[in-house]
Amino acid sequence: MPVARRFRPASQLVLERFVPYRLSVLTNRISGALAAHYRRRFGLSIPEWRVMATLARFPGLSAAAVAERTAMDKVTVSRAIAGLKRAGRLGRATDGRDRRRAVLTLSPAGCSVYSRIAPFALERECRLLASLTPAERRALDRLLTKLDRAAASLAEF
Amino acid sequence: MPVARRFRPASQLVLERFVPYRLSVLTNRISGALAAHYRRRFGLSIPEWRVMATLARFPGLSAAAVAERTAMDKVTVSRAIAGLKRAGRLGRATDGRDRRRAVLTLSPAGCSVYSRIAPFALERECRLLASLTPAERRALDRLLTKLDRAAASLAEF
DNA sequence: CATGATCGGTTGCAAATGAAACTATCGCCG
DNA sequence: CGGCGATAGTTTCATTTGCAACCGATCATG
Repeated sequence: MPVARRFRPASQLVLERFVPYRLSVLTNRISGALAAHYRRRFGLSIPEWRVMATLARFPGLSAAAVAERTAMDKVTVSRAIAGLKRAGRLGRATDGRDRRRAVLTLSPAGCSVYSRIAPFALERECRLLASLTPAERRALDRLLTKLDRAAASLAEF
Repeated sequence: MPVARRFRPASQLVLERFVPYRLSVLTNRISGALAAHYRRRFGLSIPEWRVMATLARFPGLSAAAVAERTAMDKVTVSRAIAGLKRAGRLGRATDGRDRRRAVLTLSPAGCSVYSRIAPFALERECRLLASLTPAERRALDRLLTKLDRAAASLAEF
């Protein structure tokens, strides 16, 4: 009967098998390809695009809420909002109850841009995932969830 | 009998389920945690650390070869090398056959630093992977390989 | 063996980033 | 009330980044 054994570190570091490294390369490739398109076609940076996507789904969030939801720095979010505002792509109102807080929503122009980008982003994701079997896609989903949780506790210290 | 059907894009973009986004958040968390440690303990940036790991495994590579192997920009590699050189952590010689080319190796001091960091990095990776079952770890390995290939062809256009 | 294309590597510059300081508002407790 | 710590969001500044232009060395071709 096999003995349950704790998972052990590899004995030697081989960069091309090191998971954090592989994740980083993969992510840079994917994000880079998407970002190039957002920029070329709509003059959007990645943070701007993420803020748009978040507001499209949850209109009325505050900047801090967007930052928390997207795991971006609050400064990054602040600048993305400023950029979107400048381009007339979102509206900002002050919350009546708490006047520190901004209530953010996509403007009609913002919605229009978003509705043109979203299908493109989904199509790219689809193309990426099409290289996997359905079982692998389910596994990926599950792994991302578990790893994210593990990474969160890793980061704490 | 089920009909084989092509994988389709999701009908609506939901940021927290969008794979490129999830990968990005996960990677930033992990890399951030590692980078903080490298910097605190040894004053190493991530590119420097990667160059060291590459040279530890393949001594004598040129800067371009390191860049290719790590998928980093050649400018990034050049600066990482300059930093490591300044800190006395690597030696650079000119290739006799092709005098454009630099032959890079870790110095004794560089080896010493590396030998102290590598176990730490591996221990962190291990802690991350410990949250997965052995089958999940195998699946992760496989997925990273497949996705990386898919991403490469995605990036082309 | 001349010369134009190419490659290895560095530098300049403009944009992105993030930590820390700052402003304005809020909630709480005396 | 009054004032003090916490929170929302912006600004500042120093650092990092990456593209593009560049320099010297090499290669390929005639």
